[in-house]
Order: sequence, then C-alpha cells, then structure tokens
Amino acid sequence: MNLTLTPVPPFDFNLSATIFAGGDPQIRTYDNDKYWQVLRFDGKLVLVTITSSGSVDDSALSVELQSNEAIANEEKQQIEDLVRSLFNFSLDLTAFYDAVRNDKIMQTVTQRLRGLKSPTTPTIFEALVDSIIEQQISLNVAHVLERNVIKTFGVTLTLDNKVYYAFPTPQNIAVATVEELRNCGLSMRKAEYIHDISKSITEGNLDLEHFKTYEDAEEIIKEMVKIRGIGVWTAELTMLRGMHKLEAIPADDLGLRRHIAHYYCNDRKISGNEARTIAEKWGRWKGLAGYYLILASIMGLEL
DNA sequence: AGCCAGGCTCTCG
DNA sequence: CGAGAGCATGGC
Repeated sequence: MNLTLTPVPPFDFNLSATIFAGGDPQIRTYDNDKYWQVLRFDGKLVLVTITSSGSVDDSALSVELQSNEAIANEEKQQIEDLVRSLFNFSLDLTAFYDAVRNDKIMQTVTQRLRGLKSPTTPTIFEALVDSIIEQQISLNVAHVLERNVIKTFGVTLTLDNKVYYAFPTPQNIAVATVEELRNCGLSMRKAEYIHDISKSITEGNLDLEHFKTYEDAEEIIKEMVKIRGIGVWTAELTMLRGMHKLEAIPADDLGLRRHIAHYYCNDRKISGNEARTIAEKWGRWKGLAGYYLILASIMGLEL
C-alpha cells in the first residue's frame, strides 16, 4: 500500500533524514535516498519506507507500507498521523526562522540548513529509554547499547525473508528481568530505571504518553524528574525527541555545549549557564536551534 | 593502558 | 544538606 503525504514546506526530507544514515538496516536507516523503519499501531507491525517526491518548497513524500497483516482503511489514517509525526511534518519552520533573525549566527545556520526538521520517536517511551541509556556515556557506546536493547526485546517483522525490529514496548521489557537488561551492557542502575518505568506503565501507574498534552514545558519537567532515573537533562531530551516540544534545551549537555561553543565562542569551553545565555536569543525555539547546531557540526558546516 | 564520555542516585560527613 | 563515589563499555 502506498501513501502520498505533503508536509508543511519548507521541508528538506533528504537533509532531515541524513541523521539516520549509517543506522542499522534492521531497525531504522536512511540509505540511497530511502528511509525505513517499523511502526507499530494496534499491535500490528508495518514497515514504512519513505522517499521524497517533491522539492523543499513544494514537499511531497511517497510512503510505502508493508505488513503481513491487512491494513484497514480507518487504520491508514493512524499510520499517516504517525508518519507525519516522525519528521514533524506539521511544523512550520518559517516561524522558527523569523524568530531567530536577531541572531546572525543562527540566521546563517538556518539559511544553510533550510528545510531541516527534527525527528520525533513514535512513542515518548522510546525517547525516554534512549535518553536514559545515553546518560553520562559517549554516544558511540550508547548507540551500541540501544541496538542491543532493541534486538533483545523488540518484536520482529519478517518480510521477504528480511527481519526488522520494532522498538520494544513497555510490556516487552516489563516481562523481562533486570538481569537481561544488564546483559545488553547497561549498568545495574540504568537497567533498574528502565525496568521500573516499564513496569509502572504496564501496571497502569504511569502514563508517559499523556505528557504530550501538557502545554507548559516546565510542568512536564517537574513531573518527570519525580521518576527515579530521570533528571532535568533526561526530561528535556525526552521532550525534544518524543513530544514535539522544541522550546526546551538541555543547556548543561556536554555535546550541545561543545557545538554552541564551536559556533559562538571559538571552541572555548563554556559552562551550562553561558550556553543558556546564548540560547536565550532563540526564544521558544531553543531546542530546535540546538538541533540545527548539532546537525551543522555533524555536517562539518563552517560559517 | 588509562581515562573519559549528552547524568543520576545513594551514601557519607 | 553538599560533596563525592560508583557505574558500564567503546574509543581515543
């Protein structure tokens, strides 16, 4: 089954998907102008393959859906919504570009990366688990551990003799043991955090997904840091990656500080507070602005 | 070879 | 209370 989706322009799909280049083809990757991953809805697994079929200012995407189960028409809408959220299709970037005109550096960065939208995970749970795994350790290590978790607990979809993995649900992890999580390379603490959270969700004591409906970012952070294993950094990162909340910025984040320092302070080491001061200029778009700097760094962009 | 890496909790004093 | 140890593992 195929769909055509039209994101709000400007949108550069190929630029937005490059962050996933080099990803595990069994999980999620961008290769040869194609992006694919397994999505889950109503317990059904669907392989979604996306290619661009338009331009930055007249964006259109071809979406191919493959599944071993029949997809009803009313379910098509659900998938469409999920796909739209993956790359923030409904976000109007011109509002962001207008808001950062007072900042010459950010203005240049946004011109060079025009049409870049930040990705969002299908569930808040996924963003949270990834963020916990990424606490303290380098991203290289974290990505190995994330892959271990997905391949250990994720449910598989087999199509044309190829196996794909969906991100594990809270249920998938709750029925496992802490020991199995540790075998993925996680520390005892992190294994406990993730197991506890998964159990709370399955037992009905925690509803992560309802945070999406909160208006106030500060309110979300306040609620989330009550959960064991979640500090301000983890809450902010989870909002950015899992809730379409782009106003928060983890200013204490080591990597982000490096990227800000590179473009704003000649690579001098800066504190979280210095980073926060610079980020003030980006108003309610701090998170997205930070993402632009990260991508600029990855691409080796020099102004 | 060590030492550090997109933090957080727990334990001391 | 505030400071400091401990944690897991891949890469430099």
